[in-house]
Amino acid sequence: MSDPYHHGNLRTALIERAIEIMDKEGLEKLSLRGLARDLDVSHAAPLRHFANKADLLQEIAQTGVERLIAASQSAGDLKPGLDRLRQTMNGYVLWATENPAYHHILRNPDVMRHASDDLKSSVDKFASMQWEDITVAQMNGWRPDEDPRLLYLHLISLTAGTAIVLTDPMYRAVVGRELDNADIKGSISIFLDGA
Amino acid sequence: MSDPYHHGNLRTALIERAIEIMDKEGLEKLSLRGLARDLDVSHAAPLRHFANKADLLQEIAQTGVERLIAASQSAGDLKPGLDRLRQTMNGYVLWATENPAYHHILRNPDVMRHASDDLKSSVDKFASMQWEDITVAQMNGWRPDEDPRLLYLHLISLTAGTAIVLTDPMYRAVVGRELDNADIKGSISIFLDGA
DNA sequence: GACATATGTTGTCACTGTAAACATTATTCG
DNA sequence: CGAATAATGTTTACAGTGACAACATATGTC
Repeated sequence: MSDPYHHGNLRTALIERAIEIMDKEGLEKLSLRGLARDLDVSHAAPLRHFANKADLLQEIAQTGVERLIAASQSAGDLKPGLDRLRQTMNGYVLWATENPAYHHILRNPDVMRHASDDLKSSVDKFASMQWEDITVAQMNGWRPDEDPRLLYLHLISLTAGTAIVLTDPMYRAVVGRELDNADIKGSISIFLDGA
Repeated sequence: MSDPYHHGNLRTALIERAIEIMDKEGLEKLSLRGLARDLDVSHAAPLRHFANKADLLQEIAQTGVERLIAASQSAGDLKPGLDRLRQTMNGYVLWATENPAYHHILRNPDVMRHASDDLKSSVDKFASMQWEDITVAQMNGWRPDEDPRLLYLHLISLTAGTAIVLTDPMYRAVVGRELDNADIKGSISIFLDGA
């Protein structure tokens, strides 16, 4: 009964342990061999489930984006527009701070360089939702005279930046630690609710 | 005359080559042994100049921040306030897109984790300049009713985010490639010049 | 029950960072 | 000037890593 030859569900165990490692020690400290050790399995066992390290990361990234999309639509059936945009931005930042591993992986060059079509299209889907929100919001009177391309760049930059500032050790040191959820919403509101 | 035992200025050669590698192949592809090979020197020679890999990166980061500070003050003696803030933000993004290596290194956890006091205080100096700009700008009537902490978070997030969006492969894919300098200034102006 | 497939293991290779012991050149100081 | 010393390189070595191939065992299917 003890030490069965087959682990049982090594695949999911690898993913879970990998996320754990990344959340508490960072992506840099993640190694396939380390995972294998943690799960009491031979050093090459993980390769039966993931062709290589980037492949593992990619799979995690994929579920990360899916969770992101789900999270930013959490309220359910919001119509495209400013309200949905606000929720998406808040949801993105929240997602990033609560799942730094996902956020970090998605920004790993090695992962995105070999991104699967699935992953790419998930990312695209998320992006086009925001583009839609901007154009609809403008039709409803929000910053009607602004170039939508600039609004889009601004939006992406602000959400990505906020997530990074709250996550990245360097920026945390600069911006201080005493920021709560209301502050984040406040910062985003500066953009969404104008002057 | 050929193949002298001493390289002459291995230290600076290492730094230059490292920046070259990072700009064209990314931080991930940088290795001490690779540098040594490129410079026709034994694999352990770099360790005479840098205690370890993070040490090399850190030194590059240090000069990176110094260049950043110099670049964002390029116009010379602007007084604190909105104008200087605008220049700092534009300067930061420009610096990041022109020297992706510096920008990337500064955000490497291994570098900042063991950051020297020099590096930390350079970063602090840059941050406090921006804080000063915000408070002065508010005294001069810019977004006077806003919480300065939120403005600061917003500012840092927007600049960091813009730099990342323009640099990071994943975001580049989302936001498209046809963005020029005017677009960047335009996006920043959305924040600085209100609704 | 035999066979095919999925999953693990062992052994190996090339690469990396880092350290220690040694070699050569530069510098300093009597 | 010349010897001691510091600075800089080299060689050798070790442990950790991703990846591959050959092999072993379990699982599932006809």
